[in-house]
Amino acid sequence: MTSTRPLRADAARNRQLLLAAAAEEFARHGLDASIADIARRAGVGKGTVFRHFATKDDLLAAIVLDRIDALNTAGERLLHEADAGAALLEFLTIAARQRQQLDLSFLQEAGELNSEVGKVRAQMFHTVNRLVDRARERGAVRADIAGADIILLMCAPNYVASYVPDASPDLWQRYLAIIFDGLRPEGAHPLPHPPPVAEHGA
Amino acid sequence: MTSTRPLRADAARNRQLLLAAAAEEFARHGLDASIADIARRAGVGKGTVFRHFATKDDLLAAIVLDRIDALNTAGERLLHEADAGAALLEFLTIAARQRQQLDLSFLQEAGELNSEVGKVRAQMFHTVNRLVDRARERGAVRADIAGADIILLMCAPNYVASYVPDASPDLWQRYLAIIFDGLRPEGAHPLPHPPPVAEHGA
Amino acid sequence: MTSTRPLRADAARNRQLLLAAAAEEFARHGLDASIADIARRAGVGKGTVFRHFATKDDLLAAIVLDRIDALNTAGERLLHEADAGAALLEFLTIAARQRQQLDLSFLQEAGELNSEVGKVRAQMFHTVNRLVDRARERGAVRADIAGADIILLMCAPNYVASYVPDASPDLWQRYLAIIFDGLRPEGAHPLPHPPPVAEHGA
Amino acid sequence: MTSTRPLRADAARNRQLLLAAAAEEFARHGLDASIADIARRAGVGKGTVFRHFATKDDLLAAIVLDRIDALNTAGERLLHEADAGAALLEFLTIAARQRQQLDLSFLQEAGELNSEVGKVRAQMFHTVNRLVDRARERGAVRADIAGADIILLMCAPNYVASYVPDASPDLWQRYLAIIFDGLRPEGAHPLPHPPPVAEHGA
DNA sequence: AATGAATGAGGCTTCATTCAT
DNA sequence: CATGAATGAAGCCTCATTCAT
Repeated sequence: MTSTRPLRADAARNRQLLLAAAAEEFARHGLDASIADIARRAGVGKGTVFRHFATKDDLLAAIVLDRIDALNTAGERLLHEADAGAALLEFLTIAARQRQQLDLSFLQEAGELNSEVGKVRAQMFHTVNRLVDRARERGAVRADIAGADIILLMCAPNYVASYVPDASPDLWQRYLAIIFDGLRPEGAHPLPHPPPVAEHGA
Repeated sequence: MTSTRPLRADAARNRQLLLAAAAEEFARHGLDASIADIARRAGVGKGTVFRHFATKDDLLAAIVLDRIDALNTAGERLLHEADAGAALLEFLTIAARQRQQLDLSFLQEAGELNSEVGKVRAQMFHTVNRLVDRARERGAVRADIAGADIILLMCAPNYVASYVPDASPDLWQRYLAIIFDGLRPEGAHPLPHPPPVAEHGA
Repeated sequence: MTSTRPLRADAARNRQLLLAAAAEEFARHGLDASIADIARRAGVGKGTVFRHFATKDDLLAAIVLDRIDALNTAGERLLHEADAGAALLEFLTIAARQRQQLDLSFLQEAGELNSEVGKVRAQMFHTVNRLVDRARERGAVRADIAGADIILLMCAPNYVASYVPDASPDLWQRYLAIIFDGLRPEGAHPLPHPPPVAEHGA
Repeated sequence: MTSTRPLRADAARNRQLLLAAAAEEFARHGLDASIADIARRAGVGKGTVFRHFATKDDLLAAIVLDRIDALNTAGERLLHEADAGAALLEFLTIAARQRQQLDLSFLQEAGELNSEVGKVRAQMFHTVNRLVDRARERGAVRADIAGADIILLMCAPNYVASYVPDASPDLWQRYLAIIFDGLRPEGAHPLPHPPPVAEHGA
């Protein structure tokens, strides 16, 4: 992402190993994942972690950046889909499938991480807002839904499914469907609370 | 925990202070809350914490036990309400309001905790199942919803709201309403995945 | 020094053990002395070091504070001696003897340490200035010597002697005598550089 | 070190760059100077440092060797000066000026370094002894001064001056003058301790 | 019964040194 | 030869838990 110069072959390989290992460990243990475990899982020495990511937070930031970037790309593409409602559902599906691989819900605690992350996150907010606007205009979702609601609800299916110890890896699909049904205009009841205003986590 | 003999008056008071302090600290810092902080907040020495709760996990278990017990009591009462749909919604509202005070979502990581906890949790499952069965029979919720779904979705509103940094303390109401709308028969679309089978966390 | 409440007997003992051990280790290895070694030498666990001194720097500050305090006490007393020249020499002798036990020359690198330390150091500067003023007025030292010179030269005898591997522990006396002879008016040649102005290390 | 064969041109240049960079870094940070910083300052890779100097200590030894060699050269020359007292003072001035550029006082901690260093150091001792002998014979310094005293006192002016944070770079001149006055016969008082016998550091 | 001192495992990070490229 | 990636020992510090007072 920072694109200084092409990494040496082995270094590039280790970087990928590290990102994968870190994703896995963070997913399992949240922010408490230990550098030692990440290094072990990646099959490298502890010091190598720090060569690639100066700090534990930097490592986390790199992972998050990748994920949000991918979402942004997908979101931009879906803006050009004909069926706005299907596009929004597709976006949520992609987000959930990604999150299935790495639950970043713990990021809530993580404050700002990184200005780079802040930037892509802002981009994502913008994209989601546009996806929601389109869907609302076509009547694909209820009128009282805001973009911020979608961003918040985006993580819920995985969260819910994660409480089941040995669940099917696709269980989140069930809860995404339920929640999406709640977003449709058909059986909508008035909402007792306005949407939140602005900033929030990943 | 196993209720051997009635505690001395001051000991009982300390126990309550500790539970309250621990709840607050766990809510703020998740599993990383430190025993030292809990002791300080309760106004007792660190040693006293361990006199009452042999282990940090035991302390956590005691808190969870309290919460689930309260839910069970509320659930039993609601089983006798006339409007089964309203009863279910009320139950979810109570659960969310409680969780608003102490977010236990981190418990996911906490494994089994305690056999005592397992017991009351099983009770709660049973109660919720009955609440859901009644609501389904009256057509207050869609036919393809299981008790397990409700238990899982129970935590979602708080989880979702918690992502907003300085949110209104009642923001969860918005998301509970949306999710509950998704549970209604009116706009239900078929679900792409069956409900989970059995065990799961708090 | 901070006098919060009387320490428990064993804690007080450990504090003293730690100060002594730390002094020894700092003397041997400078700022690079390791907490582990200090703990080992004191016969306590590593954690105990941090219970007494929240930080390595705090430990250092505590030691330095003790030393400077002792010098201040001695200095105040010597201000009332009849022979001002002898009083100054005596002060330097006390300082050197103390430093013989713990070379703090590495403190130069140590920046500010602590506001407490800053305070007693300022006191010491004041006291030394008065000692020097008196000596100068009586003609016991040359006219072109400032208080700051004495403070700087104070550490030189030990420093010089420290370069001799297995020296007599009193070797510093030789160099203190030589340097003090250089401070006398008798064979004084004009100095090629004015005294420094203000702040400096311990 | 052992001068096997003439270095290739670029290798020789790197060696000089490294020595200069290392001198600067050691001067700033003492023994804690990092190889990475030295390499960066020299504009070479870390590996190159180790190609030239097998070990951090070897690098240090090479620097020290250079310095002592320079002193030896100057000393030999000064042996032929007419005014033996002025020659000794000049030697101390040269030594102090050199040390002003690179404070090696931390070398005290550095143990033996190297047999090569031992050799040139022994040479220096010899030279200094002869300089002192001449000065003593002419009555330029007091009778009770030994060569070893001069070697020890040689470092004192810089050491003393180094305690002043933002001092004039020539402050050492002041303290060299004072100390040298202490070496003169004019106001000499009997010394309370004999000179040390033999070996000592750089 | 309560306290808080002591402990030591474990976490993050730095850095001299080795080695593949 | 030069480079910089990899390594792992070692350093500081935190904290759950034990135990003397």
